[in-house]
Amino acid sequence: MSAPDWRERKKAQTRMRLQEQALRLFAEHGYEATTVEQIAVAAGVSHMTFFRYFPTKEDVVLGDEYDPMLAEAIRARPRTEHPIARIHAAVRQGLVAIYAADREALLGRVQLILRTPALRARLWENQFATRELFEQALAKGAPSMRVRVLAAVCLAALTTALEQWAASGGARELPELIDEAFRVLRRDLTDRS
Amino acid sequence: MSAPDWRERKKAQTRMRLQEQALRLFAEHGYEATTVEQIAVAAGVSHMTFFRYFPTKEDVVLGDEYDPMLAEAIRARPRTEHPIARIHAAVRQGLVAIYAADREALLGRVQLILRTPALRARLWENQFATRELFEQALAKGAPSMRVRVLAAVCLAALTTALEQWAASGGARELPELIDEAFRVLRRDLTDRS
DNA sequence: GCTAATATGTTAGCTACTAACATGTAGCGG
DNA sequence: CCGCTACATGTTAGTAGCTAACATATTAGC
Repeated sequence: MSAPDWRERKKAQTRMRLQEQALRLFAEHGYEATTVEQIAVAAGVSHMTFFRYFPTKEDVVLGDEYDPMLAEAIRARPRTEHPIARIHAAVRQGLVAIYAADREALLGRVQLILRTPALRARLWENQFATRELFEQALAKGAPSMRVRVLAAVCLAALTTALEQWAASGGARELPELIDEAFRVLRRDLTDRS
Repeated sequence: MSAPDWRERKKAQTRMRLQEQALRLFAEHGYEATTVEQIAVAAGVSHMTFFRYFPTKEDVVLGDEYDPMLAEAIRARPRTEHPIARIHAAVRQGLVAIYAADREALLGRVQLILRTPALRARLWENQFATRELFEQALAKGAPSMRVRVLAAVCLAALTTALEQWAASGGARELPELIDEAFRVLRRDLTDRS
């Protein structure tokens, strides 16, 4: 049967090579102007191999590897907290970890995504899954209207923070922006204009 | 020079015929399973004519004809209201007008969009524009973080209401759902779990 | 060494979408 | 009525993302 160890490693290498070359070419010539064929050649494989590793061209940039970690982080927070505070803390903690390890790469990817219409569109689509994750964190079972709105609102705050971070070119710090966005939810939502 | 009246009318007719046939075919066979070629043939034109009227296949379903009316409705509200109340009232009023005139068509379109991944993705992308509209309604000039978050939050509430409406198959009434979603913003956001 | 699994390549095809050029039809000045 | 012009539409050919069918090569396990 099954998986000899070095073969898995080779696959992982091929995958990483494809992703590296893709991101390099996207940075050099832009997303639309880069063809899958070019990425495959740069990584030394055929274009079919590319699609065996990434179902679409968009997935080489997006790939939602963060959701499981977010889910875990939310579950870890005490259930006595206000639901929005729970999500805030979990998101902060999760993103700060990635941020500390890989700040520049994250910034580059977020910027590329937000400046490319096709990637932006797919990003919102992926957030569908993240929102369901928030909903389940906020309440078990079929979510009520209240839970759905709260989950959507948290996602809106998170997204806004990411956008501001990308727009500032990394001048501001992401954790601060996240705190600022969630502070608006808690404080300013019921105030006057 | 230019534009004889009947010619404009003929163009409008062709455009409408394309849209009607497209929506009919989408309803019968699904969005992905319907090809642009089929739509064009059903409307009695070639596939190039389709693209002259609609830049992409998605646009035949989406088309953001609502934003200008929303902008107008927001401006019409007194500026003494809380910004979220203003947007709430404007959205309610605007959507209720469409709703009353064309309830079934609107429901069908929203359902088609939300059940089709490619259309969902483009919908979020279009909301980029709607959000900017909300931001400008909330404050002139370069929007602050607070304004950005508030605009995103309003859009999240609106979107959630539309989703619930589509998911209920029209059993619930859209205006009620909108009120319910915005009530969560005003009331439940600062409460306990 | 033989066999079977598996990663990859080749080829062909579909669909969304674009561009270059051709055609037909209708309005208009002579 | 004729030719000119404008313009909607058609034709054809091409590109890119993506899929599927089949071929090949490398290697795992016997």
